[in-house]
Amino acid sequence: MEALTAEEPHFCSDSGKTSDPCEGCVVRHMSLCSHVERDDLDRLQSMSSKALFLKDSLLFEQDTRIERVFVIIEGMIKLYRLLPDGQRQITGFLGPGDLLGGIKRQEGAHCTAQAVTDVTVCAFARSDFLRFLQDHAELCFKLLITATDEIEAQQDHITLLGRRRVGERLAAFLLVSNHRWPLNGGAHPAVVLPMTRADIADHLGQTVESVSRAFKQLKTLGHIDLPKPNLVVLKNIPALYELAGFEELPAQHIALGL
Amino acid sequence: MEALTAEEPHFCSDSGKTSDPCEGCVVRHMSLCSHVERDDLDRLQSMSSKALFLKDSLLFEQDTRIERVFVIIEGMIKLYRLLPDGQRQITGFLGPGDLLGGIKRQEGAHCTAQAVTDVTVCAFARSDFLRFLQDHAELCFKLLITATDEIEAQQDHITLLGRRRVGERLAAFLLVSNHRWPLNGGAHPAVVLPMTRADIADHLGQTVESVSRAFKQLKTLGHIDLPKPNLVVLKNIPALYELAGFEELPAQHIALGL
DNA sequence: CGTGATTTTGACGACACTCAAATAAAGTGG
DNA sequence: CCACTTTATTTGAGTGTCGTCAAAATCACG
Repeated sequence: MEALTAEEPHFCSDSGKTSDPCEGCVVRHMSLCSHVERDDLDRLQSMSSKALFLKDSLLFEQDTRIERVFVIIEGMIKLYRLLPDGQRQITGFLGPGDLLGGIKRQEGAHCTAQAVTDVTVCAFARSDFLRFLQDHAELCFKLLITATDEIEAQQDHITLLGRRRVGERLAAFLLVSNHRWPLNGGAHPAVVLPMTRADIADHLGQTVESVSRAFKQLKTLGHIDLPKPNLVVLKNIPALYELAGFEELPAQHIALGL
Repeated sequence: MEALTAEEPHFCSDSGKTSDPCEGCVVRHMSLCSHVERDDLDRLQSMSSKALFLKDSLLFEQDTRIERVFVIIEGMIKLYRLLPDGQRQITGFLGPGDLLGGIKRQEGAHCTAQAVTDVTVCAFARSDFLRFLQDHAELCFKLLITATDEIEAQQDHITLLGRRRVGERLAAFLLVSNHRWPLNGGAHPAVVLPMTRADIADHLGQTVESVSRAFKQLKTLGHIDLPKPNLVVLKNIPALYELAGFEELPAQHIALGL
């Protein structure tokens, strides 16, 4: 398994044989694979290969063909679209267990997928993946459910961008992040945000400066602590709920990147 | 087929027998039904019933169970989420051929679906629809593609809300509307917008006043004409493209409401 | 420890929101 | 069909939030 730099956004894998067995996979229980029967696991494994993408390298790029489907094993990925004028909107962050790639069609990708941290993935050839889907109708249905979950998550994000101000957006982002990538051990719940402030800004539809000020405000109010810029301790969850305008957190689901 | 008022948001249908045959359905070619084989059309028809929802009536409501799946035959529907503080975000508008309802699970709906105009729908019991899906793997896959199309459309809308200013958002909205619901006959392409300015504002994440001013600006620039408040003539499409920041329009697809 | 990138802070201005009122359109009943 | 009511849309004036520009402080990395 060879590492890749940002300059060479292709992926490199060991052959199927040396792959670890699916049964022991750390994301088996939290990915789509959890719906694959034991008997079919061998076939799935023979199709799969592991790959490592170094921080900042591209898994696929907007308007280019995607010939692979990925399940994230470790690390974080950002999905974004670039506008003609150079602006960037990050449509989502994906982590362990999440699925992304050319599920849909052979045409160009709608988004670019870039590694926020070093990322380990389980990769399938698009054609293999689709054939496997054809042979497993119930998996196809599960994937449909995953897609509808993603639609609901995006509706929430649309609501966030359309109807919330800066502080409220950050509060919501922190709660969702903590929900998806919880960090245990401290007195208070905490969350590591490996992405930059610019990434957060481009996700929440604001500027870096506004995000920074929003962090400071939450800190001043005593709702969070920032031991390091990308370690956030959530000291007052109810207050964050109040700010975010959440009645309850969105249901946990496998995110889908396209 | 009995009409319904806003006060009685339940739906009312004639029995399956009196339904018109699917083969002559005006949205057959533009809905998911186009992927159903001729032989299976009888079964589909026997499951279906037509219903009329009067303007402003609810097809389903946020946090309540949805027991039906709808294909819109005629009219327009808006989907929205209400926030605890009473704010509203319209996540999308649906028209003929689009699909909405309880595809996903039996739990509460994520959105409210309300008729913008009088709406004629083809309705299925959720259980019937899901059983039909189980028996038609290829239809399940087509529905998956529809869902991924919807995800891409929502990514575009997220980008719009996150990275575009008022005038740009309206230009984009007009172009997409014209693309989805084209109006032929005039010297210039035009589009009827049956929704109110408040609806457009809640869709584009702005206030009514800002939307009104944006309309005026586009009119002053000579890019559009407004013979009536909800009839928009697109006089200068290239200029609108430029404003919207579109390189090309998003691909046409069947919208999916959940 | 020094260099470059990231993050924070500050001052200022513009875009869009709020509030308020006028105008236009749609619906209602005589 | 017209006067009247109600609703929707437009217009105006003033304010505030957030973006822009610029610079300092902090962090990461070799």
